[in-house]
Amino acid sequence: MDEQKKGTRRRGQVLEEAILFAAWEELLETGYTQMTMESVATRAGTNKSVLYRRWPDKSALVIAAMRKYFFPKITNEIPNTGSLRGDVYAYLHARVEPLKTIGAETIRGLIMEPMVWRMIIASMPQIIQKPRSENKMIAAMAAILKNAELRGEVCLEKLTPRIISLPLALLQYELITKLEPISDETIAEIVDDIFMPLVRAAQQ
Amino acid sequence: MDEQKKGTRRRGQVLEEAILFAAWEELLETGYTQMTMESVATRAGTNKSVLYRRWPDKSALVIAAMRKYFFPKITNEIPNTGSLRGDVYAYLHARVEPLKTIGAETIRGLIMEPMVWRMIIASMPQIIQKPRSENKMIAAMAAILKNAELRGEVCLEKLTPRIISLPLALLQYELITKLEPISDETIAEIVDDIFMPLVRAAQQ
DNA sequence: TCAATAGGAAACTTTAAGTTTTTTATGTAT
DNA sequence: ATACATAAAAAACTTAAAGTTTCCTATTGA
Repeated sequence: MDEQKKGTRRRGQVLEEAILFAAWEELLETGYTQMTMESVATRAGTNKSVLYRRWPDKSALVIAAMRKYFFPKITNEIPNTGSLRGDVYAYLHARVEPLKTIGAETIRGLIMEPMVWRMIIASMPQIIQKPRSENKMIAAMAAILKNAELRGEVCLEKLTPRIISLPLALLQYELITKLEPISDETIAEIVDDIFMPLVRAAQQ
Repeated sequence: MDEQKKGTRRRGQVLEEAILFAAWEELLETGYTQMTMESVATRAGTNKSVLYRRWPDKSALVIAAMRKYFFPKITNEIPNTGSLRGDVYAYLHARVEPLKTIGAETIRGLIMEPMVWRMIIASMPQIIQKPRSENKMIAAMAAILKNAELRGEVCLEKLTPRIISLPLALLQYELITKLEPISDETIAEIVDDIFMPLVRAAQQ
């Protein structure tokens, strides 16, 4: 509950971080609809007006909390296994990994509260609705394919944006619909039964 | 506004249908969040308590309205255009068509609402964890492919369940992430750039 | 024709969002 | 050290909509 010593008044960064942490915990424990500005303020040991001074409304606060406590755990490193198949598999695997490792209660919170996923999608257009070209994940896929081209594995020009973004789309579709961490088998299916055959077909 | 004659008091079926129609119109015009029980009651020429006497809450009312005015529009007929490409395109197109009567705002609102989401899940079984084999839409895709096989276009045995369900998965991914009706171009991309090449590749 | 049923109207409670005001602690500049 | 600006704490307030209750009255049908 973040009990503060009497006579100590937090402000600035410190207070802001306490609020974001409280919001994140509240989100995991009660879910988006249950969580109120009041409950977050109370948990952070402060009050509503302090929250509204920083974020225009509830969704802005939640987005800020997720930006701080969830998204940074997702890596965007470009693997280098020596093959296109290996790189794509490794990249998808790494994207999905945080869900298994960011703490049991976090995953449980996210998985048990479908609204959190819907929230991410609905109120963070920049994550998913951004033009594909501006998307970090798509950029990573493009980089992986560029490497494959340098090795002579593919001709990048022959691949449409939709093909490039397909593995990520399928990964996200699995997450959204199954609401549980994705198995390695599913990742392998996406790569071996869908993506690689398509890439090969496009080379003709 | 469904003005009723003075001295005439509707009841039972008649009143219920007037309310559902008002709810549906209200939903289309203002979207889920804007629409209030009050506004629906007023539009139907009645009052809130009558609504609450029939449906426990707002989402139940919306669900009832959608069940009456939206879901019946979604067909599951198997087209017969003479080609696999044509059949898949036609099927996806027919599934998506009814969404165009609903605005993006409404789709967004509906998806944000847990009760409604559960209902959508219930009536669009693709989105849930149901085994693919029990799914009506997947069954339709299988039937389309069976017809193609009879014409000698494909060998059905060589297609994995994931490939068969791919067009529908991508369609739903578009809907969930874009939260707006899907364009014909997108459907064509799914069919021509993804599905058909994959089917062809699988025949080798 | 009379009692049961259910619609109409309106006041009411509750809940949470969001705002405003007042008081007071604290960091910073003088 | 003092004073000043800043922003946190506290609480009252407004608003909007959900949902409830009550009372009255039109309609139905036994």
